[in-house]
Amino acid sequence: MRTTSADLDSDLGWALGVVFRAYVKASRSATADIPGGHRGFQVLTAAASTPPGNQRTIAQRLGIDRTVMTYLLDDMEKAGLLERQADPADRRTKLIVATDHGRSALDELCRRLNRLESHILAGLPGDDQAALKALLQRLAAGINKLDPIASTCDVIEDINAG
Amino acid sequence: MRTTSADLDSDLGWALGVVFRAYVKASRSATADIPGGHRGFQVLTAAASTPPGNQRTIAQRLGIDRTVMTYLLDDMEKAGLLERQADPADRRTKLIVATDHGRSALDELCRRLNRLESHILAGLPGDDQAALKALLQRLAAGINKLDPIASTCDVIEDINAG
DNA sequence: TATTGTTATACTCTATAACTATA
DNA sequence: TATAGTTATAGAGTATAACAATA
Repeated sequence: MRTTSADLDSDLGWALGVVFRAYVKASRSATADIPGGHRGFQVLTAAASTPPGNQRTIAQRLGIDRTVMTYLLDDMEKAGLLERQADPADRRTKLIVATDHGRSALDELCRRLNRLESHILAGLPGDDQAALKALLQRLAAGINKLDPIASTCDVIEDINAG
Repeated sequence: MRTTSADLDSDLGWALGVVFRAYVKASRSATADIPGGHRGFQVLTAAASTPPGNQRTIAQRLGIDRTVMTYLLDDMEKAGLLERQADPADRRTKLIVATDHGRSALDELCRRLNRLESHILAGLPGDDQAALKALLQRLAAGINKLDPIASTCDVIEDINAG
């Protein structure tokens, strides 16, 4: 009577969870010297990119609640990693830009996390590692381009109706 | 002087996070009628497999703390989805087995989550969807085969030393 | 002595709501 | 009226430590 397989090994959610948790756990120590761990690293990466984004833009891209973003930026600003700058175009928003100290810290973090990526992916042969990264990044870019909240809610409606 | 790229789009952690969050968010409504959401589904899947596992085995495989597992199983047992059974081989452990009600609920959940997978992966062409799933599952199987905690700690030591 | 599972507690992370200031 | 950001509060989720039963 079973119409669908009930095997954990074939469940996308399980596989995603295992790999994601492995990444988060492994990155914990590599990012221990900045606030927010691996998310602090992502915020710092966004802060070092041009043109600078405001809090809402970065929070949305990284899947961080705007209230959480406030606290995280407070800690990172105190640590001298980035600054909130006034946006000449809109006085409500604050542009997030990395300091020189933040940029050099980012250099070191990038090196550590690149090594970490290699370890995480070490279970696959080299060609497959590149293929997996490319596929994940294309998929993530597609998901992130949509309005994150509205799109998934629509999907859910479809699924539970159909 | 930048030796490594600082682009979010090329960061594995970012891509993993975006896809994983999209999955969790979309599965929230699909698994709303069982305790624990998408993790409850995974526990139920494990409970329906043979031979049955004990709490520790399942918790380790699913990345759930053993104390959290106790509460989750309490709720799922109250909902009549599974049972704790005495293990004749070791009277300390309890085997987790799905009830008939749990198995039929699992059938319906599998159907919903299969549809949901299709939606999540819709940003990629069909061939790439299959390739991504296969790669993720191979990688997850490799990561999960190792002792989850010890292995990642060793990795971290290597990375921070090297 | 080590392990499985339970319980109580404390902690972290996240979300909700109310507020200010700008648009 | 709507939006960006802040703050305080409450809530969910998670981890820590102590315990009983068993190996």
